[in-house]
Amino acid sequence: MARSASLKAVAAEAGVSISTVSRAFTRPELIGHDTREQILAIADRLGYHPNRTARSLATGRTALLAVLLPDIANPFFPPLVRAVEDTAYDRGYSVLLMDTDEHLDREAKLLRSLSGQADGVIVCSPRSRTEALRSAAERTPIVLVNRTIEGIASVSCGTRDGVRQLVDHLHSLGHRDIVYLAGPSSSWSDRERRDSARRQAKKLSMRFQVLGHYPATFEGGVMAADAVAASGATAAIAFDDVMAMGVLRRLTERGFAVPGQVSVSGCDDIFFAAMTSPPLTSIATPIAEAGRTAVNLLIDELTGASREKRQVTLSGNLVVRGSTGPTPAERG
Amino acid sequence: MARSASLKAVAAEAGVSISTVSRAFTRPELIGHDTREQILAIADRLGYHPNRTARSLATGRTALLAVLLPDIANPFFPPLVRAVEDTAYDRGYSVLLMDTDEHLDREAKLLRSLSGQADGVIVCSPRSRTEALRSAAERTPIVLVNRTIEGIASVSCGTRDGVRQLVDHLHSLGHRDIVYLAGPSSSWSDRERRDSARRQAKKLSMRFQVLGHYPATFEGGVMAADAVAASGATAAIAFDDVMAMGVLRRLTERGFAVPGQVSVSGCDDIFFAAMTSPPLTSIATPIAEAGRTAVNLLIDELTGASREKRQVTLSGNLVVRGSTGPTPAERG
DNA sequence: ACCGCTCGTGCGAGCGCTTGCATAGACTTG
DNA sequence: CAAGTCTATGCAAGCGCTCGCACGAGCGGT
Repeated sequence: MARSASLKAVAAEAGVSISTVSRAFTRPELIGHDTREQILAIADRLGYHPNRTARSLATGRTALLAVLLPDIANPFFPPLVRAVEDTAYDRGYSVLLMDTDEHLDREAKLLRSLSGQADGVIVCSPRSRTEALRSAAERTPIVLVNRTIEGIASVSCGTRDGVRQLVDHLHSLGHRDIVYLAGPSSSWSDRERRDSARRQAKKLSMRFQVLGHYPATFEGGVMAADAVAASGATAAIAFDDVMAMGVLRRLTERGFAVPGQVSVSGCDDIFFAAMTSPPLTSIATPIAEAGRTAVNLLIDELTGASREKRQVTLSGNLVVRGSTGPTPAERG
Repeated sequence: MARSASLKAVAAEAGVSISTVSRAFTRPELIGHDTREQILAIADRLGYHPNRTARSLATGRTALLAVLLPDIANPFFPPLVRAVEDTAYDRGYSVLLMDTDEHLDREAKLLRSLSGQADGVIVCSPRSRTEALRSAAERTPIVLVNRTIEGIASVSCGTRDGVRQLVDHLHSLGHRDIVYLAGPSSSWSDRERRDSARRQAKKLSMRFQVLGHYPATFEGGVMAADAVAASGATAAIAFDDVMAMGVLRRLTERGFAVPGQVSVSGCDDIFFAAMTSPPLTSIATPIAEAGRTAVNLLIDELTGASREKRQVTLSGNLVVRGSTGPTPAERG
């Protein structure tokens, strides 16, 4: 592959110095109008594109943002990445994707070696050690997603409100005995959801149990379903949608009517939540907005537009679909 | 953010020239054993990490692979990207994600500006113009996924075999009247699936109709479902799983038993296919393997390990689940 | 003792771009 | 009209690294 035209080539062709050509692109206001026009025309004719690498070396900025996440195949992430990519593109950055494959050591390594590679990092890592993140943050600007650490910028999708709405919703349907199906024990989100559900249930004098922890997978949900059936509760709140889908499946399989006998709900409102049968009641996490916010926070910090380490919390809302309904008693 | 230690710093500390330090990392065999040990120790102590940008500028290679795709949020892509990322990582490359947002112009622009930015590109772009790709391929090594163009390397997930298996499967269940629900008219995969289904149906003397085109979305499937119901066929093959899920939903909603009255099947075997009710019979596209292969093809070309432009076709297999079953007559 | 080797190391010229500083001309201004 | 302002351009020093080449030391063979 032949290297493409360089500044030098364009300069030679235009009969000006390379600085002038360089400025024609990066500081147009410093250049005479005619000169600029001519240079642009020639550059275009020669198919010139600035060499990003060289520019990076000279400026010390790569125009790259890294996104660090455990597994892009987890359905929660693609919408996030999508929003990040879009926003980054609009602001002149490209996105470096780093899948840690759930390996903490690989993550730590990436985080360390990343210093020169990207201007900043968006870290979605529910698991990794606080200390590792803190020390990485000293070398590279970081924005955390769905996790907060003192002194590091972050944007989180709070589900406190959404869960409260959900419990209210169940209560209004006549439910008085509900269970929460806990996800991974190390997850911050899980704790938040559990606590919020418990609090609201207590406030409404509902019977409330926690089952689990279960893995946040379809199989985890399948396992949890049996416990739900045994619990006698009339409604189950699963840690997330994928788990809820497992619950749905297993309950249906065992002959339980959903929502006729048991109401089921999830959290995150992933793409497929609307596609289950019955469609899943869930809590819509504003994940795309989180992505956008994360990028903006990061770039603002990078460009010095804002020095403060902001911690943003977005909140999700209940999305009622067919998997929650009146209790058997209520529909009597 | 302070710049991290440079070669120069390490060299000074070790009392050797920077070339020696450089070689200690990149050409260890050229360096005296003791010198090297000492250098590595010092580098480690100083927290030295080679500056990728500078290295790129000097070598002309970025160690970056770009992945160009229409929309990462499309559930077909994440497993692909995952595999690409993994394989690339193992071979020392990072992945640049470029979401074209289905905009052809943006895609063309990215493709053009990408020359210096990445060493090679993996293009998943069912839509973009052949000419645009061909001309991009002249400047940057490219591997196409699920698309073939003469003279450009590619890896495709053929569904010909899988579709044939599917039709056989339906035939063996007693179906004699089936429909194919066509996806986007410009899609190469659609044509392949349609043709393969038609051919095999004809061979088995089944009645065969094509309905559509429909958008390859859940809503598209919902629309298609009504046509399926009206068609009188006993089995429907949807262009892809997402569409099949729409069909499933709408049929169930209208009181059709699946697979009791109508069998439904999809294609791609996305993550969620196993989670519908009934779980969806589908054709497993070896998408992860495609990702791996694409990366290997690309890197081999980059490193000169292989000069030829290979066109690999992988083939998918039928995955039978609950959404297909005997015809009413058969089970009668 | 000399030659020619190999081996480990240093030198220095880039890679393509940005940017602070210098400069030349054109244009004010008292 | 000399002195002072601008404005548009050029010069050249990097940015941190790689790599071809040169070099000196140590070695065995003659």
